[in-house]
Amino acid sequence: MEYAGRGDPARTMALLWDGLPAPRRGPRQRLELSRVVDAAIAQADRAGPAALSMRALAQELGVGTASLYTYVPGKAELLELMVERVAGTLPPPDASRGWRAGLREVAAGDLAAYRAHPWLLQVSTSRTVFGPNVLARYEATLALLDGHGLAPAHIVGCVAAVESYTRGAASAVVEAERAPDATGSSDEEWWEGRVPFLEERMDGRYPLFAALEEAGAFAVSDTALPYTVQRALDRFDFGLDLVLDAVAARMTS
Amino acid sequence: MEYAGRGDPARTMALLWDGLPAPRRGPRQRLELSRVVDAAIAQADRAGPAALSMRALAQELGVGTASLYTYVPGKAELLELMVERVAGTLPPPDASRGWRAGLREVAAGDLAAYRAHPWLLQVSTSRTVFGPNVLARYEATLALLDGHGLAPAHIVGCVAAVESYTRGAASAVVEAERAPDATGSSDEEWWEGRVPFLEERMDGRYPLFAALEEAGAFAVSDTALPYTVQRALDRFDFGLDLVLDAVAARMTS
DNA sequence: TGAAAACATCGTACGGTGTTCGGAGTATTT
DNA sequence: AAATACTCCGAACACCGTACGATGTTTTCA
Repeated sequence: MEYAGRGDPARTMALLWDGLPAPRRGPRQRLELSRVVDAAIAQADRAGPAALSMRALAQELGVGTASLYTYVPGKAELLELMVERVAGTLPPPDASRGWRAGLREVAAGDLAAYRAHPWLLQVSTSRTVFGPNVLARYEATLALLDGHGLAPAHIVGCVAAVESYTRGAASAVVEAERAPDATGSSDEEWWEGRVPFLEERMDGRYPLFAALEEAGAFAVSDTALPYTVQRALDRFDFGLDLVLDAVAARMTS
Repeated sequence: MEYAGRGDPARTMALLWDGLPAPRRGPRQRLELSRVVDAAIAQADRAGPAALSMRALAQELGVGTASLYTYVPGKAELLELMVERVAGTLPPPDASRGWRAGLREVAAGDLAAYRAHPWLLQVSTSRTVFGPNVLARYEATLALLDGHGLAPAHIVGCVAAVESYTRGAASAVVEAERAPDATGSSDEEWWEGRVPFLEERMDGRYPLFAALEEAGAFAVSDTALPYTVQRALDRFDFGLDLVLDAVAARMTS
């Protein structure tokens, strides 16, 4: 897990809100901060979350490794800038079609962002990135639930629940998506490599999901396993409806 | 994200179910596999998820680094063994007090495991660790929802939703818990370092959460920010109730 | 106009990572 | 006694983030 919020707050907040001040003396900077951030996002998207390296980033930008540190205090701050930039690309929630459609849009946007930028899942949420885009999105999301009889603390709780669910379920989607590349074996290869051993072990000692199979002609390998991307996406929607139903119930009661 | 399921399936499944066969020739092994796994868990718990290093592990066990590779094919397989072992320490869900209490126990157990072993959050769930303990727990969880009129696919979906929510919300708890150590600043320091800049920025251009504050005397810093451990725990319970309510609604409808 | 100050650039080095290789030593089998 | 199969492990490889200090460039001011 990468943690944001490690460096000097003043410097970080200034970078987030104002960008990098032009040097008053000395040679001009050969890069722009936004180019650094964009290249970092592109590289992290392509190479996987852990594979963003200052060396490779510098090489792609045609610059020495150490030069990056004149733009950004360190990798943690660079990550904050990346988060803030991605937040700016997400469509703001639209309250005009009701809170439920709005919340669904927020979750869909988050899922899309997680899929496009899996490294987002590695950035801690407990030390919020206080950039303008991030804050605006959070504020607009809270506003969706305003005026429906929910206490403020419950508004925050419901939004947090949706966000937690989204993050967990998006994790499953992204992991399923990345697994073939990350492990070097497709879903089928992985599954078929393990089935014979599972069947061997199940024989007598571990009747896998026996209770359920008896109850309802429940074929494990058809419904529960293996985890594929499509299955993870279906579950995302199913669970999101579940959570939104629960929010609706909190309003009326 | 660390991915399980990378190595030779036969070898991995054998390790998970049978452990390490004693060498038929040559010198006796100076360690036992379970000792290696336990030490790895202890070290990962102590030093943080990313800080489990084969070198340090070997040193703690009083063994050369390369020797570890005679016990375990690599770090990925070691992680699988760690997951399986932790799964064995969790209390199995108890169906006797109803599905809701059972599911709540599962979530509470998962949360406890995530807090005690934060590295669990870094292990991908899409390539399930097919060990006896992991499978037994999953099976027992599914069984909780059996016989309440839910279609098999919906049972799987509900369990997946609870697990996704639990993972996401537990992430928030663990991140909040680890943040002070990981960043070197307490929640208060972090928050107070940023407040002045937020107030400066809010002045006019960004009325932070203005809509909500008008609506209900909603003090942002009291209810929504900063994220502390206690707040994350409260939210965990609130959201879990939300999700369980939704599961209950699916049963009756 | 010349010197000083402020700045960007970047080669190098430090201490860390997971894993591989090959040699040395040891216990069992033939 | 010899062959075999195994454990053990020092050293090396190719990486990582980042601190340091030398060098060169631009602006400012006396």
